Amino acid sequence: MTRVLVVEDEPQIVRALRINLRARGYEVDAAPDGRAALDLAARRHPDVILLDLGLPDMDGTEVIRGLRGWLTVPIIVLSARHASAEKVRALDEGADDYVTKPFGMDELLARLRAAVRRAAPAEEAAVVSTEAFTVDLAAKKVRRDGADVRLTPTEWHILEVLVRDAGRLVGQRQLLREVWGPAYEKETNYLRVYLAQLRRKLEPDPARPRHLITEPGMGYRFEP
Amino acid sequence: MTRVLVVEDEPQIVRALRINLRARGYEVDAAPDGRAALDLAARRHPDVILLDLGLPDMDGTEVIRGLRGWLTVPIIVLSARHASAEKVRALDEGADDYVTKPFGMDELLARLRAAVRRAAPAEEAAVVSTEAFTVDLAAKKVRRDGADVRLTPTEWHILEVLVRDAGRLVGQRQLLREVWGPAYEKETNYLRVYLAQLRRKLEPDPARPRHLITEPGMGYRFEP
DNA sequence: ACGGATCTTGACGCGGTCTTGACGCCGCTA
DNA sequence: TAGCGGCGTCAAGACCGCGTCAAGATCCGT
Repeated sequence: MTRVLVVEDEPQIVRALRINLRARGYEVDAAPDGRAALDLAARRHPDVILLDLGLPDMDGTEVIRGLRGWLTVPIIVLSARHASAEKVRALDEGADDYVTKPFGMDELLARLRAAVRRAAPAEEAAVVSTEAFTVDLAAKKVRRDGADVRLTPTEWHILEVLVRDAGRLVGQRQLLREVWGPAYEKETNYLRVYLAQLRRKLEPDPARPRHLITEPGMGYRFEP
Repeated sequence: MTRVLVVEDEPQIVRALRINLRARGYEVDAAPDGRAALDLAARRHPDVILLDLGLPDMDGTEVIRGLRGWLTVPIIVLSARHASAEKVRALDEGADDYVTKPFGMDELLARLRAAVRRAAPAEEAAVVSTEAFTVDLAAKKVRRDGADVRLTPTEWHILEVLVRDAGRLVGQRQLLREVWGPAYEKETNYLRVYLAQLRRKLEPDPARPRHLITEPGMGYRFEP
């Protein structure tokens, strides 16, 4: 299911969007200000973000900057400002689209579909195998010795990030950002705990990992 | 250089777009109708397409359908129609964005930049090779004789700086600053220790280095 | 409201990494 | 030729990061 994060301070608009999006089968989170937006973006991992520029606590382009750099999901800006300078700034800051209020709901939904469609084709080659286990990115499943392995949401998310960049080193900072959000960049002990759990569940010999490898001082690497 | 295909039958608009795009360093092809558009799209491999919906020979959505399916480059639709049904149709047909005429040139250019940026995750394989070993900057990996070489964070950091400026001399001061920080600009003995370790791990004959070369009194140089 | 699963947090020991100092060699210069 | 500065080498101790474990906090569905 596609998850949408709505960042908007006017309750009426939030309500209208929530109803329309829910009716089309989207899952909806809502944030009334920039702080909550950054927080929810990290915790809920939306597939697309609808962002109002007129927030009470911070400037809209600031929010965009705060999201970009660690998030690549599409950002569609909603704004009452028609000034083209405003549009140019938002788009160059990293927004994917800019819709002026008042907007037509059907047009907004169409632009949202277009944005999601563009970002979607990551569902290729969704199966990565090793001698010990098999990861299916699309189905979100891991098989080992012919049986499904049960992973917690966080465990899965870490594994997903590592497998997506198979063979490449993923810095601990990057890993923490993508899984827990930018505020957790220093909590390296989280990684130690969860990598240990993943190894216990996936590696034939957890003490001597062959696929989930630690590069001391730098990060972790998934080796197919 | 980014190549733009402009599909538009009004010569004035074509001319305005061509001038503005050329001035920004884009390469411009122009097609006056749908047939020419499909032809040029195939022959010239544009990076982005600006498509007017009001073409003389075929309907705009037909052109989109004709392009999609074998082309994945961003399509930005230009149209005089403000009707939202029209926008929805174009976007669902595969267009990436929809701009209504008359449009502001700076806004159009911003949307074009956004479209190109999205489609551009072209990660160049940052791999540098020598006769003795291979350095993969992206994966943070070093291979030698078919086996991975284990480097410590500091070792890797030094090698990275040297390889990034392959063939060029890197002053010891610069090297110390980039790896240890400005406060360590005088600790040249660090370099001696670590360069020796790197040579021991990478050079066929560490006593007579062929790739990690010392320029006495000045700095170090990586020779591919 | 309850119970189980999941996430957070802290402490500890160990191994590897970094830092630091000493020594000898070489090339340059006086 | 003697002195000097820069470089390579080595080894030892300090230090840091990792794996591990377990207890508390929190979330979730029943």
